[in-house]
Amino acid sequence: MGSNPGRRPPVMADVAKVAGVSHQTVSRVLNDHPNVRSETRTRVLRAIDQLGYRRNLVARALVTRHSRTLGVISFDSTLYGPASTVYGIEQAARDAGYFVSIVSLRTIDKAGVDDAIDYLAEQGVDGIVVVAPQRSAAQALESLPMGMPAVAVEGGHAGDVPVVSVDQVKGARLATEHLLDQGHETVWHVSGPTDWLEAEGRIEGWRAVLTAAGRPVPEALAGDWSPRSGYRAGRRLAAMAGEVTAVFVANDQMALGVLRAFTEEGVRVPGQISIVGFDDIPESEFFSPPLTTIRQDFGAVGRHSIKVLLQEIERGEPIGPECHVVPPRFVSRASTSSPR
Amino acid sequence: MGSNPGRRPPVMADVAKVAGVSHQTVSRVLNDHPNVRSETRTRVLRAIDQLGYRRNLVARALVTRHSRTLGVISFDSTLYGPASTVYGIEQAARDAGYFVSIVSLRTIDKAGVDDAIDYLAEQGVDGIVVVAPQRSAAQALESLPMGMPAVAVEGGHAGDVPVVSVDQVKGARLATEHLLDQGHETVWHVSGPTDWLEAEGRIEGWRAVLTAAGRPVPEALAGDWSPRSGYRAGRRLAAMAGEVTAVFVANDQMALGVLRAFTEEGVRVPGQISIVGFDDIPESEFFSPPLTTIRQDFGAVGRHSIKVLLQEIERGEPIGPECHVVPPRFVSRASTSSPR
DNA sequence: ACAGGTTGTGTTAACGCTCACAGTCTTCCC
DNA sequence: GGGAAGACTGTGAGCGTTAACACAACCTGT
Repeated sequence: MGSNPGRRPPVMADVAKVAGVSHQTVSRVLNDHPNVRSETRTRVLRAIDQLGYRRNLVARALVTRHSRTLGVISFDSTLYGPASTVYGIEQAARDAGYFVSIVSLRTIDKAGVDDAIDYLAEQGVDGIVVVAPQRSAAQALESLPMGMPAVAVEGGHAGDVPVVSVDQVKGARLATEHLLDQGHETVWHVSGPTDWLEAEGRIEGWRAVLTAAGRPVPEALAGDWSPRSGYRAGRRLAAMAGEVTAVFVANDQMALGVLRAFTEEGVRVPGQISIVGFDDIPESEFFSPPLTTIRQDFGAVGRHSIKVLLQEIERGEPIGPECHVVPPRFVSRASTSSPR
Repeated sequence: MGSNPGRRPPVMADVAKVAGVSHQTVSRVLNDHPNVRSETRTRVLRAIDQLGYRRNLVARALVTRHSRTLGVISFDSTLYGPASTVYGIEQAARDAGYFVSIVSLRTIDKAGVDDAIDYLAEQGVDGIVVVAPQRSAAQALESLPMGMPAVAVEGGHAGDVPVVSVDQVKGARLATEHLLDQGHETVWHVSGPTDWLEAEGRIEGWRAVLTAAGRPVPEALAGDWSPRSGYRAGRRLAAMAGEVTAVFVANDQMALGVLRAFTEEGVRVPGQISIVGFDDIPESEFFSPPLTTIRQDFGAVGRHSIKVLLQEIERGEPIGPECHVVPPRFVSRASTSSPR
């Protein structure tokens, strides 16, 4: 480790001088250019090592017009779903040699997303992944700077960016069908906030199955994804325990709240009421009872979104509003059974 | 929105030409330099608007030698703790006008952290936050490029970077003391993986309280933070139900597993065994029974780490191995009671 | 021996911005 | 009225890299 203390870090020219070559040759070595004599290469590498030289990717980005950085706009990455998705995105991006710059929005409105896009565009990202589970966020995609490759995750078909998401409708169908198959007359639903596209998809799938089967469609109870909101819904459902025998809850956290309310009210699960959740968070398996749920493969979503985005970047042209869907999976545990 | 389709994005010179000024004046407007006539400023702003100009922060970073980007190295940001910390970091950084570039490590070893540091250093980050909960990660801090401002979060005192963390020992003391106060003879412990500094701190606090009170110190059961490992430990504890009356579990996820095992084995909580967790994840309040636990304010840790890092960046000198500690808080719920 | 290629290297000019400095045009005071 | 001190603006250089081109040296095959 050379690097004289208190001095500016070495640049290519310094390496060149030490190695007795031109800076351009150093650049060639660094970029694996074929036409460099191997003896020269080792001399350059030795000089790099000796000086502790590190290339300046900022300067490189300025001239190549590629920063090898991807922007990610996300919302409340404390929730299991977004956090896992972002994690998958970061992993996939790094495997492809890209950096990831993250902006986490507190409130998700068009203005916030617009700002984030501006922010990232100034920074010179090569592409943007927007984790846009809310309608308002999805709309903001329309104001993307033109020519900026982008992909929406868990979003709707707004603007003309490709969308990668788990098939929410399918997942909700799986949950509802399972409960119907077990012999329940109908299925109640605790939904997510209605401005979330995922919540909407789950409502749609649930309603479609009930309708197709000619069953009554109860009014959905709206939650906000939090265990507390599930708890509130659970209290209301417990009060109707005679009437209600099966509930599809739009995520596992709310399902936990429902479970808690039922326990407090002495409603047995699955004896009196069966419950199916959504997400399959790591905790679900250890709820009491272990929760039957729909698994979303967030990692796959993240990886796939990067794949699509990189395609777009390489081709240099927007791909338009394709739709890539990752299938959900039914996970059977102990929170469901036949009624009565 | 001007921006002629298919052309290169406008640069300062383009704005300057339209506004009838020099590029330098445009720069001054953009940087709120005082000495610009207000009439000139509005003309420039109009030109910017007309062309859809966006400044190129990469070029700016090249000359200023500041990227206004902070690097964050984290490990498995799917876990609630790291995810929340990173979220807090990102929020605080953005409030201070900094971008955040994230690297999430799969495996946490010195080599991985070293690579990540290199990666970020090349990219020209102004400082690095290392969320280094494992001993091996903390060690890697010693190989930071010199002159690179850095701060460790939830890490140990390796290298000479400042450390910001929740006082794990204190938290464990609170948990253990609470159980002792309730009259339990001693307290068992389900620990995290022993190469995690946080796990170690919790063991230390737990052991210290027992020792000081002259109580027997049972052997700790090692877990890996996952609910499943808690479940396994819970089975073993349930088998000793006569002997065991109080358990301090090193995180809430494992506590859930313990709870599940106890439920399966017919061990009543808190009737037969009292449990205290750690973290206070959003779910804990809705466990059965609601979990008494120790709350960590991850947001505060994230914010504080950024504050320290920015100080270091501004001053231009490393601050040395200071230690900043965020206090944990005892949260009383229903999983503890007096023995018998 | 010489045209034509391939291989290895150096030279120069960008990339888009900020900094340092050098103006010009006011204003104001003695 | 003249000079100094401001206010405002322009000019040139340079940040550290890559791209484009130029050029030397060395092979080929005729």
